[in-house]
Amino acid sequence: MSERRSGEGQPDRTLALLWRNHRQPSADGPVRARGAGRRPSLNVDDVVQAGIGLADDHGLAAASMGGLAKELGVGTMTLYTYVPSKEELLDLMVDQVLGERRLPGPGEPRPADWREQVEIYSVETRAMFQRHLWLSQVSTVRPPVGPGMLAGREYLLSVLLGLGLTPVETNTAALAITTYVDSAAGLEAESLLVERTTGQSNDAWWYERNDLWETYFDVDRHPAMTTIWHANGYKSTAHDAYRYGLDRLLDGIQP
Amino acid sequence: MSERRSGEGQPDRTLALLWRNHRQPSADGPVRARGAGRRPSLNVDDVVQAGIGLADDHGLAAASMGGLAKELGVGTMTLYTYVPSKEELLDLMVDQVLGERRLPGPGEPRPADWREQVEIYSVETRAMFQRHLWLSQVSTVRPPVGPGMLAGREYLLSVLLGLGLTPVETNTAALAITTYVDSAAGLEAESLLVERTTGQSNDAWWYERNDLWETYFDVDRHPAMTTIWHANGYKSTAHDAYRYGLDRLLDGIQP
DNA sequence: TCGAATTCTCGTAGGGTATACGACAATTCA
DNA sequence: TGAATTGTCGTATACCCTACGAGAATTCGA
Repeated sequence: MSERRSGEGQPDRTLALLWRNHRQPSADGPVRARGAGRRPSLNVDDVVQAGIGLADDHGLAAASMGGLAKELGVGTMTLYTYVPSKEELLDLMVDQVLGERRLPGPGEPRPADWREQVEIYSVETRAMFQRHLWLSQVSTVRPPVGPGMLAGREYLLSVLLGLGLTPVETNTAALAITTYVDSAAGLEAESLLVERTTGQSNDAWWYERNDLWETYFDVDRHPAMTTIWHANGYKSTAHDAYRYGLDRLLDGIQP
Repeated sequence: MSERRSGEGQPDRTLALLWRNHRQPSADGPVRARGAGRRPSLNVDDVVQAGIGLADDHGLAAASMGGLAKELGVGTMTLYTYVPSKEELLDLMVDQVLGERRLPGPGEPRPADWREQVEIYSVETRAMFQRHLWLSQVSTVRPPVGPGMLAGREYLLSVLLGLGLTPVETNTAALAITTYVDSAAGLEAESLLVERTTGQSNDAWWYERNDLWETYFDVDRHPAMTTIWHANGYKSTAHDAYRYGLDRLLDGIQP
């Protein structure tokens, strides 16, 4: 009885949109064959940029088709001439910001040390999440296969190819690093996002739950937590844990 | 001009609900003082279990207040006498399934090797995500502070306390491990969920996007990906990367 | 035995979401 | 000067959460 939905209707159209600014010169037809018909008042980039702007400023929910149309001064349904669906629009927004990361391309200068090269990936990815907190709310299991996503994969693989691992090991290591970095950066962004949208800091949130320790917490059932608490062990932050884990991971990768 | 919303209205009521089956004997009033008034036709556990069941079988969207009410044979608004809001209900559902993990408590037998003890956490957490794929759609940055969540933290800290690290290091290591394991298990579940709800396997999804390689992919811009591809390096899976990363992390923690 | 107090039930209404359909407007070309 | 083409967008449908308030059921005190 499960719903049978097609997910994305037209992969070819979505690909064409994702790569709209990277047309291969080999394409036989001219870039744009304007003929008869009413002139469009917008273009795809307008819609994508407006979506990113609204999501940045007022949250992903504000980037609804209706809100977007109001922002652009057109009717809601007008957007559907530029973008097949909300889902595809989100793909375009995500690939756009993935492509904003300043990662050295093939032939461009980069640090000699491979760990510093990984650090570039880490810093740029985290900065991207900080600029666009809504990214943390978007699933990455079927990412947009556009120029932005491919540039990220290409860069990390190019870094690890210099280590002399086998091809399979290289790919495995790249997967492990992206998973770790992207997940941690996403969690950090999500935390900030929650603080912003609820108007309540995480500290205030915990303070509100003081009753937990006074009324419900059972020391006998939680001896380890109690020990860490009394030894002042809770000083470490999520960011400490991130650095620690990434360093361990890179230690293990280094041949 | 950002919305000022309180997030959760009554932390004390939410705590009481989360710990409803773990009342401390020190509470002065009797456990339940039934007096005047109409008798309830349900209880909180009924609602929570129905929510989990619907989300398991038909996805998190099916666990709407309306759908839940239909399932239980009551009016939608009736649910609000048991649960303050949808948000709190989700907290209750999450803490319930967190508590389903079979993690040895204080004093209960466990393997001698600490890495095997971490393995228990990994296996149980991954199994939990597999049973309840919708967990991957729920944010964990402000988790339910109930018995289920606390049991998980307690277990992992108790494992690492035996290693002789400093308290801060112990907490940092525990954070790194939970972040890594929970994120990876969540991604895996999300992948399955997408396959189920779209009715399309990930392989089929990639096959649909064959045009990427034929039409848009530029070998000169992606030499590393091309190299890995020709060397057959893409055989490694997300699960390989997970094991690899976790092992490296544990290597680094071991004193 | 009969209000009063208490607690549970739930219909309605309001404000949000995405998008299928179809009528209409604008533009170019034969 | 039609015909063909393409862009615009109002309306309608089917969901979502939950504030409000009227009514039903139950117990207790007098």
